[in-house]
Formats: sequence, C-alpha cells, structure tokens
Amino acid sequence: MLAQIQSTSIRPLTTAHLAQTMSLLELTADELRQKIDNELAANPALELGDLHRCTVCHRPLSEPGCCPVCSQPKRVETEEPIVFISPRTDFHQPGEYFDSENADDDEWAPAIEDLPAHILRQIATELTASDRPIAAHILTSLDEDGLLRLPLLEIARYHHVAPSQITQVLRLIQLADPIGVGSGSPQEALLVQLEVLAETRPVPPLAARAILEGMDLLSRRSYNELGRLLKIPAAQAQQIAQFISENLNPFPARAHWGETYSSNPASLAYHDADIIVTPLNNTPGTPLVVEIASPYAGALRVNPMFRDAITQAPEEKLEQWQSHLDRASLLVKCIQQRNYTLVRLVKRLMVLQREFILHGDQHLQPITRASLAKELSVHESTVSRAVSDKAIQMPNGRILPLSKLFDRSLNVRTAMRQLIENENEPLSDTQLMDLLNQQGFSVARRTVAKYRTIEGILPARMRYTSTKSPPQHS
DNA sequence: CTATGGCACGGATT
DNA sequence: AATCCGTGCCATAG
Repeated sequence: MLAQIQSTSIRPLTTAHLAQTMSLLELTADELRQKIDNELAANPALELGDLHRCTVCHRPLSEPGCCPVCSQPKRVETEEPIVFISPRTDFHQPGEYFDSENADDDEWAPAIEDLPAHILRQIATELTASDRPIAAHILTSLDEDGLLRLPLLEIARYHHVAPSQITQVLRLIQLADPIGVGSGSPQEALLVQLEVLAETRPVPPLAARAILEGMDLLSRRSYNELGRLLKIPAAQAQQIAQFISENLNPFPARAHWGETYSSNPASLAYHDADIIVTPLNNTPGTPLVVEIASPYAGALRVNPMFRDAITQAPEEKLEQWQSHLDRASLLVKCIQQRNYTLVRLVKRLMVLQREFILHGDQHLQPITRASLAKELSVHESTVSRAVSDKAIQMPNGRILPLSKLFDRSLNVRTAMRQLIENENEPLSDTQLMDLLNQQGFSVARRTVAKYRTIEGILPARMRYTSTKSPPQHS
C-alpha cells in the first residue's frame, strides 16, 4: 500500500491536501462513492482500472491475490481481527460470490438503495435458491410503510410451496434492519421489534400483551382503560405505552413515529453499513472478520496514458492538464490515506470491543475517542471525524452507528437494568448505587437516577405495584 | 425523614 | 469554542 502511495506522487503535499484527507475521513462509503463518481466524470486524468478479485471466491478486492477470509479458512489460534478494505459493501460469502463472468462491474449498487434492496442484501446469504423468488415477491409487495398487505396463503399458492416456507422467509425479513419490516400489521411489527429488543435489554413484561390485546387503546392513548385491561395501575400502563412509543415503530419503513407525519424522504434513506463485522467461525477464540467498505478501492488510479501524454501537451493546455493530474493523484492518495487510517482505527477498536461485538451491550468498554487517538498517535479530531456518521453492521445483522462503540455509560446502564430486572423488591436509587459500586461501577446516586430515566424505568416507589401485582409472563 | 427531580457548575468530549 | 455528561446541592413530594 505504501508503495502505491509513493508511486503516484507528483507534487509535494500542501496544507490543502491534508485538509482534503481529513474531509474524506468523515465521509461514509456512500458519500465517498458519490464524490469519486463526480470526480471521474470531471477529470480525464482519473480512471477506473480493473478490480482485483479473490482467486478463490471472486470477491472484489482492493489488492491482488486471495481474500483474507479465503486465505485463512481455519485460523483459530489468534484473536487478532482480520481487517481489510473492500471495494464493495456486500456481505462476504466464500464460494457463493458472483461468478466472474456474470459480475457486472458497471452496475454498482446505487448510493441510496431502496428498501427492498437494503433488506435483500442483509438476508441474501441465508436464502436458499428456492427462497429467493419468494423473498423477492414479498419485498416488492411491501407498501410504503414497510408492511406486507398480502395474504401469506396467496404467496404460497403462487409459488406452489408450503406456507411454512413462506413464514420462514418472512421471518428472516422481519429480523432484518428496519426490524419488523414485512409484517402484516403494525401490531405484528411491534411484536417482532419487541422480541428483538428483549434480546439485549429488559422490556416491560406486559408490553407484549398490551400490544396484542390493547392495540386500539394504545393508539388512543387511553391509559386508564389499558390499565384496567392488564389489571395494572394506569401509571404503569402509561409507562408501558411510553416505552412502546419510544422504542418501537409500527411502520418499519418510517424512520420515526409520532406526531410528525411529515413524510421526510431523507429519513427513509437507509445507508449502507460502512463496516461489517462477522466472526470467522463459531469457535470461542475465533478472529473477527471486518470489512471496511471503500468504493472502488484498488481500482481507482491515475490514468497512466494521461500522465505520459502530458509531456506532449500543447502549450496552452499544459496548465490545465497538470492540474487535472494533480487533482487525480491527490484524490487517490487521500483515499488511500483515509483507508489506511480507517484500518488502523478499526483494528484497534475491534480488539477493544471484541466482547461487546460478540456478547452484547453489557460488555461494552467505555472508551473515549481521545484515548483511542492517543494509542494510534493521531489527533483526536481524526478519530472523531472517522467515527462520525458511519455505521457498523454487527454479527447479528444489526446496523448501528459507530459512535455507539464509544458510549461512556452503556455498560453501566445495562448492568443497572439487570439489577432492576432481577430485583425482588424495588431498589431505591441509593441501593442501586451501592450495588453498582460493588460491581466496580463508580457512579453517584444522582447519576443512577439519570440513567433510570434514560432507560425509561419508573422510580422505585412506582415500580412497587408492578412487582407486587400478578407475576405474569408473556 | 427519605427518595427524587431540577438546576447549575466544572470537567471531559467533540 | 461549543456541547455534553456526571455530580452536588437544594427544594419538593410522599
């Protein structure tokens, strides 16, 4: 990589160059692709060479040879993450990648893909050949809210398969990124979201029943009636309703739910994950495989013919050509710099947050951008730029903002939630504080209260009724 | 009197 | 330089 950087240098770096490197760092993969596309169109000195492909799986690579995954199929002895730059953002699947002859390099995914494509890409690897047309059928039938208004039986009949297979495919879709998408009703969507949410954090025990039985009451906000239905105090009913409205979304395709029905198209734009992490295999010490999306990586270069031609440039064109050449080489160089920084940063991040990635919120290390910057001996703002606006896809398929890996208090909050979840009698903030301090989290009582409200948990006094009332489960 | 929420301050983060 | 976050102090509710 370093050799490549040096080989394209023409004029020495200026502060303007550095500025561009920094601004590139804060672009997401999609934004970067757009910028490159613009530059490609405007600058004849820049060209797109052939993509390298993995010799085994044909996956596009930024460097010639075999991709890091195929070349290390059974490497389990190291916890060192495998981080590499990928020219595309697709999920990696050895052997099942594009056939090289069918791969249409001209047709890249659009910068902002539509919802069906977004979902399909997430679940593509889990679909069998016979599932594919079904998934396509379902995805193209989604309405604008992300709901499926088509009877399942109809789809089953159309494809001549058992309804159970349909539900199986549908299930995959529902668990994909706008969670709950493809559900038959807002109700169902809420339930799916609730279920997924419950995997990582406690949810009010009666929330499922509230959705199932009291949907109309929820939407009418009649908490008293809801309370009566669930045999709980109205205050608690309201708490549940609040939880639902804050954390769940009956229309998965809409980014936000609430009074603001303003159909804001920007909020519907799902952007790709810029980073994708998967465990290489399921053995305990398995390395993490991390792809960093960087469009055209390895293919973008300065046109060598253009460079040669400049020696014979007509006098009046010389200045313009030279500037084209400079711009082109600068962009290439800056992108390589960007990728290099990103790789280093992500690599370190993966080591630090390995437990979190594999085992969830509780294991998140409260690291700061500043500390990471120090370790990598770069400026803090560099880390800040690199992290901002980017999204990372976790092994479970969730796409979350990269900044979540820098949450200072998530681990404490999850610990606190668990304490409350397992409590026999409501614990006061002070008691919670003591317990948390025992676990090594030094937080003040006042802070516990803050976290509690952040998590939408009622004060101990109000929780009393909920614990004492019928211990029903759903 | 105890448990919480509000306000504001200082230090960390961006 | 602006902003966010944890915390202490104090008022208030129960």
